[in-house]
Amino acid sequence: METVDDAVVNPGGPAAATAGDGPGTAAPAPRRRTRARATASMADVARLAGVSAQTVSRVSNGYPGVTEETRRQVLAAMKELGYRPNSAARALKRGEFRTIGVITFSLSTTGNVRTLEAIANSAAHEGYAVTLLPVAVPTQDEVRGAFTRLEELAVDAVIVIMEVHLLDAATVQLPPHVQVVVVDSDAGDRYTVVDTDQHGGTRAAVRHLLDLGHRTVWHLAGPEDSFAAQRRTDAWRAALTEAGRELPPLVRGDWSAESGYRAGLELAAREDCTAVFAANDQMALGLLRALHEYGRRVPEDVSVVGFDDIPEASSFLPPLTTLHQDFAEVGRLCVRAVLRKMRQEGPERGTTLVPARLVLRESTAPPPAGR
Amino acid sequence: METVDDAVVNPGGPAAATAGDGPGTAAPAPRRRTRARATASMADVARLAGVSAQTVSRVSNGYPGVTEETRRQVLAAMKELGYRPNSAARALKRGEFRTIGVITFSLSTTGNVRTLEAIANSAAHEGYAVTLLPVAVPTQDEVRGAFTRLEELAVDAVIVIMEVHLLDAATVQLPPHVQVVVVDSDAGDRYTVVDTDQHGGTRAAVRHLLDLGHRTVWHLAGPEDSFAAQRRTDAWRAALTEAGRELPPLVRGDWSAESGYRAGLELAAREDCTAVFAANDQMALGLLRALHEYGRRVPEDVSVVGFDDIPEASSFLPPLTTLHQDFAEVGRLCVRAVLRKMRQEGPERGTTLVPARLVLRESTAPPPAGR
DNA sequence: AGCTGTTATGTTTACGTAAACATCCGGTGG
DNA sequence: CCACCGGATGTTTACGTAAACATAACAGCT
Repeated sequence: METVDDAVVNPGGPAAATAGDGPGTAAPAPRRRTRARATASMADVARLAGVSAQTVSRVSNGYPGVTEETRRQVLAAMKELGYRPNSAARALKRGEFRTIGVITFSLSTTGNVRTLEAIANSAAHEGYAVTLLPVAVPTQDEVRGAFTRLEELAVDAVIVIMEVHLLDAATVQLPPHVQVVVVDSDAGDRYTVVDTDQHGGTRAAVRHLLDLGHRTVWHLAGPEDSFAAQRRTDAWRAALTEAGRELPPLVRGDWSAESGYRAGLELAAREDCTAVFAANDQMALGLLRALHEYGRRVPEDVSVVGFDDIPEASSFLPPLTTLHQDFAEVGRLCVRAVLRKMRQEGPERGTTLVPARLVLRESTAPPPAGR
Repeated sequence: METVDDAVVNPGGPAAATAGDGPGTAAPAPRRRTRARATASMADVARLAGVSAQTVSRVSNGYPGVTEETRRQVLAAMKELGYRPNSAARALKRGEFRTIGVITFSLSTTGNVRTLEAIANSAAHEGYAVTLLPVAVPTQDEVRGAFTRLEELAVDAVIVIMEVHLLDAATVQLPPHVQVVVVDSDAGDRYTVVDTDQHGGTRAAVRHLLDLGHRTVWHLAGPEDSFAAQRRTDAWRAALTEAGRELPPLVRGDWSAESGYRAGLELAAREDCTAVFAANDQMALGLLRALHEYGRRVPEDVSVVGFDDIPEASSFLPPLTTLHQDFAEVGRLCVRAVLRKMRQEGPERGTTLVPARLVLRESTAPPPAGR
């Protein structure tokens, strides 16, 4: 699939010519059928340094009991041979892989991605690698497939970013002695769960709108099979009930902007709808578009609050008031929790909540006079 | 004294007798008082099934030369013990990890994430796992750090989703015999590169706007240090020059919607600006907001084209005409390329381009009369 | 000097798997 | 009848590392 573009490669790249092969690298050496091992082992280093393999091991792991003199020699030998510890052998010997597996749905939602990113960063910080197990379609078969792959995978622990009911439904066989932490779930009684405080966040959003003077707050909910969506819906109901307000009918989307638009067309048609709490920012975006098409101004006629605080939210028309989720913190806590479980320092189950913060922008205002 | 297993051996059956007179039956159990291992090994399965470990290995790997009868027995034993092959031992023996490492910047851009996702899916399909190596900040130190971690990591190959100039700057020492494929780069002369056809896409966008009757096309560019941005800018210049149109001054953002907004304020103030090609959808979003604030209607007064086709693009105000990038294909090709390199079937270097497709929505129209 | 304890280093072994080689067996053809 | 074949299975070995154990050298103490 070469294209003509290749001829257009910009000239004067960063000293391309000097980028030849590294020093000491002899000719490409195509034929290598002899068992000249590609990578040096401890034994090789030991031989060159004139010590035993065990001493090399000690140096490699920073163990005490090695003379400074010897250590220097070993390090020199390592460098000369380009020695790299073989992680397979290490894992075999130590019985652990220093790797955490992350199972998640297609990385289509901001939240999952940001959480994953935070997990990867935290894990790296703790000396752990992260292996990704994508689940293309959220079906039981797919989930089961992922866990089957997992069983043969080199991981010490697993973090599941997923609705837990799918986990259950898949009747997955978790590999024994693999620790699991779950995000986005209410299964704190069975697993260790880390999640954003959906309830508190939702409550803050509803209170904010009511405080502005709105009579009640409509809700653009996420899909029924999502626990996070369900939780937000429950909290919305609770907050309205507690305030003694009437409960408008529920409007449902599927997280996508497109579904928010369709649902928004319904809401826009309702004269009595002056405030909407959307279960995520993407749906809020679609809602804004629908309201705009209907000629209903935001925030003068209708106030909108989202959930997530995606980076684009501040550039919506108008900039969106929304609940900021601290995904970085969620990821960090996941890693901490799973490592603790591995070391048997932490509790077997229980839920940790990370607060959501209401970010005020320009999509909310008091209702139109007379409402 | 001997393990209980002996009493539990499969009841009857002709094979049972055969197993009985096998050698070593009277082995005096060399004081195996040590811990009951958490996970069963091949030896355990072999003992229970009354065969040798090698036979278990053959069954485990689907090798021929095993009677159907024996195979069944081994499978049963595996199931009973919950046997899982130890991937560390496997990797050690086979000399490969069946894992691909992916190095990428913070997963903040849609493109990177989608590509990563596609890579993970393709890799899983080929029986490979994907290990994530996040680089928090795009500094040389960080990149070097990632590669250092990589050296100790259990990967057979690496895919780098990154501007290649950072790669060079970091003077990274790639572990020997680890294959590398790079996305988002022009370094096809040194690496194997897979990328979207920035040039062709940009050209299509510019042509589309010119065909609508616009005199020229302005460009909201991405950051200078991004190769993708630079390539889009170059292609924009080339397309205009080729068409004999004047070249408006460049306006620059940093990929974010916020920067698109700021840059958009400049553009909105220019009466003669009737068509803008934004280097990505997020910036286009900010641009739309700026134009809206200035009272310039899209597409009646100003036409806008984006790049990426993020899921939200169809819900912008108005729905955005943009270039659809086939990230899934890019990811797929990355995996294919890197596996080919590993098997020495593919070329050492060269660039593969994936075409971008112009998606027409509602943000473009002929220029206002008289322009 | 003789003993003890400490420190640096070497030797043995085991981790679980799979390639290479060895053995056993029933059957076939000369 | 026996040499030979080939399929099924067993035995040996090596992969690279690090824990456990062993040894050697030496200092401090009685």
